[in-house]
Amino acid sequence: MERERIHRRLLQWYRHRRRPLLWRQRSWTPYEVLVREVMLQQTQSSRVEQALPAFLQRFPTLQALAAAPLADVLQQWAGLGYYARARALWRCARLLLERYGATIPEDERLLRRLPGIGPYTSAALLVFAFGRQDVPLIDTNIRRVLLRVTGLAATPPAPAQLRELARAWIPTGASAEWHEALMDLGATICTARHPRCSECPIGQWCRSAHRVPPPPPRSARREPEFAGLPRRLWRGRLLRLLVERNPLPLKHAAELLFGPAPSVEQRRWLLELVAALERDGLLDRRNGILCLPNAPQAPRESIPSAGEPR
DNA sequence: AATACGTGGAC
DNA sequence: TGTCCACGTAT
Repeated sequence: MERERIHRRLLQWYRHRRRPLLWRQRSWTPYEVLVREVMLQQTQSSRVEQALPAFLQRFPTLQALAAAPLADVLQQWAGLGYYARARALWRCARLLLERYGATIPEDERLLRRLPGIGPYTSAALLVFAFGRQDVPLIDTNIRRVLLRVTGLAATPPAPAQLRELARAWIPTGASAEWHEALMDLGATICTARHPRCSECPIGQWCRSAHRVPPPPPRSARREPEFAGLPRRLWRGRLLRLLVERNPLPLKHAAELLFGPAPSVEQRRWLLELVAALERDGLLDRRNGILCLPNAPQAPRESIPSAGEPR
């Protein structure tokens, strides 16, 4: 059958990559998979491959991560962006330590209630950490590849149907490798804009091969800016400063961001950024001094029990 | 339901 | 060289 040919060819292609991805080079504990997948949520795999070993060396176990002050976790996260992910991961580790004896539950409903774990990460844990064969993992790469191979790209099915389609495509006993191979293919060959169909290992069976994909729709909205830069860039700059020189007087932060004599407007903007970061739990402000939040003072976290509606 | 988040990379 | 873009989670 055609599908089985595709299975064989794609798995063969993935196994014989010139430089195997980091996660193919050894086996991983569930905790390590959790850290890896949270990192992969918004960060290209090449950068995760650089940052992950250092992070795991510093926090080798879930207990080590849970015991660390948040400030240390944020510092180890420096350069990866989306610092809220690091905080969610840290909260997740503490919850798992408190409620599940530092084990990661093998249950989608429980996983989904943990901070920072959504549909992608819960499925990734089940597939990569627990070897589940019946759980489809769908990220945008996998979605794009499957829809193209099946010729459904122009008329994508509803999420529930896509799930069933993805589940039906999992080759017997090779779920983890299959999903890794699909993501790798989507990232390197079956790309969104300019797919390299002539290099594709399964191009001969692909119903969309050598067809120009429709241009993705562009977002219409502009993000809020200050002095020509989007808010999130200022936010990232401030957090980066703080990670490098924690603690940091507000006055110094203003000078480092804006120069020796910050204007009223610039100081006002800084206060906005500080307030937003405080709300997100990524920064504390005490007596005009900014600092990274510390673990011991953090309020005890709680999560709703599994039976409650979301 | 629509939007914010952030960095490196594509073009 | 700058401009645009990715994409899972939380809200």
